[in-house]
Amino acid sequence: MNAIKIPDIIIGRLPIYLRALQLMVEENIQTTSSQELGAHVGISAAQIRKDISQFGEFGKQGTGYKITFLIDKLKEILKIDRIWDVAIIGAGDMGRALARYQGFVNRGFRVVMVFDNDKSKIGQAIGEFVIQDMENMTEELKTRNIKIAMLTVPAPAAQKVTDLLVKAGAKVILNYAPVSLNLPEDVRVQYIDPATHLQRMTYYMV
Amino acid sequence: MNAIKIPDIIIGRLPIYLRALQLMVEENIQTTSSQELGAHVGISAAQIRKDISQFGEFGKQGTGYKITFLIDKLKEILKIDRIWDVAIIGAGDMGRALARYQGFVNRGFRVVMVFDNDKSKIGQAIGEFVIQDMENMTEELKTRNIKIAMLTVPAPAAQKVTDLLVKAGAKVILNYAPVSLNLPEDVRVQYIDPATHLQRMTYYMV
DNA sequence: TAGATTGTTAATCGATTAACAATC
DNA sequence: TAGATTGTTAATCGATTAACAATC
Repeated sequence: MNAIKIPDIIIGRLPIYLRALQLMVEENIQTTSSQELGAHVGISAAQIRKDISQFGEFGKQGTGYKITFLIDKLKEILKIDRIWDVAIIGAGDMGRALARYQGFVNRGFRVVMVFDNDKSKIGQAIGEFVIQDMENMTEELKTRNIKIAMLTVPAPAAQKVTDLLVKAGAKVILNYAPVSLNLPEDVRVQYIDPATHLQRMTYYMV
Repeated sequence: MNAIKIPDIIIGRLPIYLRALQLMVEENIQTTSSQELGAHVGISAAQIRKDISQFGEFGKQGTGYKITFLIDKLKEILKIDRIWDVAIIGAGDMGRALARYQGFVNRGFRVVMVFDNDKSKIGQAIGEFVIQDMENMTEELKTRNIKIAMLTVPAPAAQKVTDLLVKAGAKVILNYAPVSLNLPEDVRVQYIDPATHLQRMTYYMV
């Protein structure tokens, strides 16, 4: 369908544009320009125009972009013009925080299950969920056709659990464990590890 | 001191190398090669050698890198051969999870304070901390010379709180709020927003 | 010594920026 | 119409990879 392959670095900027545009809508702004959007997200106007134009001609010379229209297009491109079911694996502090996180609303995701292997946790409630036995994870994910997982298990367990997730058909993993994961080519991962993120900034400290 | 400027993209990979090397140490491995390390983190051997060689000649032809030595060097380069005090701003679910997170040990950071502006939370305990009044934040950060903050306040408050942090002398911010922050040039930020991270992966879903 | 692996150079590949015709 | 701003091309800039002499 897409004639040319879009670089991943461009895909990575689209959610940032989207977030800024949605903020503008909340402020009742109707229209914006690459210049203005760039100022909001700290990216050059030229780059924003180039990025967006990969997918079509969504703007108008002289007037810029109609925000609601651009939002719809970006959502469609990113395939978040729908709601994806997400499973949380690991009901520690981080898993619990994510289970109760309100920030997925209107952004394309909804948590539907929380798993843990700790017998003393299984059956407990977190927010609106009941912690389920990890023994049943593979089966449950398959049955409910869940493709997205947030991984909040301890680091030593992360690779093993990941292998199970892959077997269960997961294609997208948000990994909170501080380890690099080994994955087949068709499974994507993003790493969220506070220490690693901090470590890449301290270099610049005077 | 550094004659040439090192690209940020290289700095960003060093913590990943470091994490993998520390894992190797735990497995009692003494020595590694760019090839082997690359296999662990999913980066080409050539790139790893190039990255590391920006900072000195840390390897030996024929035998590779002595892991403990390389770890020490990387820590020194990243300025995490010390312990940085970190403040958590916002005692919601995410702030609480971070306050109790055990993953900072041995990685260069230690949480020392948690702030919130909710009167009903102030004075409460989270793990080993007592939630402090955000009114006192600027003063406390200055007094204790804290340069690093993890921002876990609601999105609408993030920019305002950030401005306060900057005034208080913060140079590094880990932002969990789903908004782009406006910052002076000498203050660094990394964004940790689960929805944004997921959104950049759904594009590849079939 | 022979094999392995670094550090580095040159070649390639990819991303960003500047500039401007087109046009709203 | 005049001013503004897009989409796109060409130029620049930067990052990655391939290859290999040096050497442990």
